[in-house]
Amino acid sequence: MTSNRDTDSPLSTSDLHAAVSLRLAHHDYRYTQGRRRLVEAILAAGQPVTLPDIVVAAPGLAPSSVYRNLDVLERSGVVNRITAGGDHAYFEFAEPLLSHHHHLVCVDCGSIEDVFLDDELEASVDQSLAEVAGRAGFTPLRHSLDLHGRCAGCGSG
Amino acid sequence: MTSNRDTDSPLSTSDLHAAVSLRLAHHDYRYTQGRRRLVEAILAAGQPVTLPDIVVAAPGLAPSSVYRNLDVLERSGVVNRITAGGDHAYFEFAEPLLSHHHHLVCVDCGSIEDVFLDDELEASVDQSLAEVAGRAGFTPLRHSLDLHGRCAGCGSG
DNA sequence: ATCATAATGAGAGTAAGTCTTATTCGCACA
DNA sequence: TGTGCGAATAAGACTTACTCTCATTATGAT
Repeated sequence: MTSNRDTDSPLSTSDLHAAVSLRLAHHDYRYTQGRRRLVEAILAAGQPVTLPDIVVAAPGLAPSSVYRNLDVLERSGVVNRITAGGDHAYFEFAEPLLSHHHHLVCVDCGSIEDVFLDDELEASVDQSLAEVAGRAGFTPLRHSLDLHGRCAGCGSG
Repeated sequence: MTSNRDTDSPLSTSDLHAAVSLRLAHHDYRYTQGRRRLVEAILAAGQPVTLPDIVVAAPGLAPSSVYRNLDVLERSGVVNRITAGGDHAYFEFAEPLLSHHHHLVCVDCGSIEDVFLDDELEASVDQSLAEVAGRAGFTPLRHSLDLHGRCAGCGSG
């Protein structure tokens, strides 16, 4: 099997935990029970989630700890924070844990959906961005390419 | 002359005011002195600005009015809000008032710089996004393509 | 098992942004 | 050029997403 979930995750669940543990250890963080449950809540969602999403789905987790641990996971490169402008930030697994993709951001309800583009276009985008970045003395880390519009639920009106 | 400022503005200052006035009127808003001064503060900056930037540059403007009027300008399609994740949202003129471009977002200091890509790449991106959007029943409005990294001032360390 | 250190969690604290309301302004019409 | 009504203003109270504090608890190495 190449994918074990309905989202395009390149890793099995156990490989995911192993990868997370490794990244945390690399930053001198421990992979505690709370952090493991947090990772599992994000995995179970299968799409970008907000803090309330997580706390509702895993009531045992204290909000203050979830905030702190999302920060720890972000620093360790496990998770990406998506600030799309709504009330809450969204979180999802960072790149090698989840394959490279982009977002459909609904301007009405703020929901975020993952989409994938073909590699050729991605390469063109990266190359063009690298050019303009070099010109500005800017050191690139990653690009974000999001489409803003109205989701199927919110309609076009 | 094709450009009257150091940023790539497609409009002269008087044309900008005329366009803003038209857009406000189209939404039954008035182009008041305060709104005109707000537009001029954003124009003078020549790059995306935060609310503190505006209030410092134009001390006569009340923060609450600036917040409200940025909202009015956004609803009228005059201004775009950029939520890059720092403490403050950034604002700049929306598309036909400022030509289509993208951002270099510094992950350290949060600063935002405008960059331009060639039209061919933009067309490819739009086409690919339109495909995946259609597949998801999503109605596209605009895309955002930002490069996250470290600006010249913050270095690569 | 023990111990040093990191992690937890409850609640206080911070601050960006919004809402309320009395006052003022701007535009239409006379 | 006046008059009046509805929109705009501005000051500050309010909301709330998120962070900080600190006493307690869990973790992993020896």
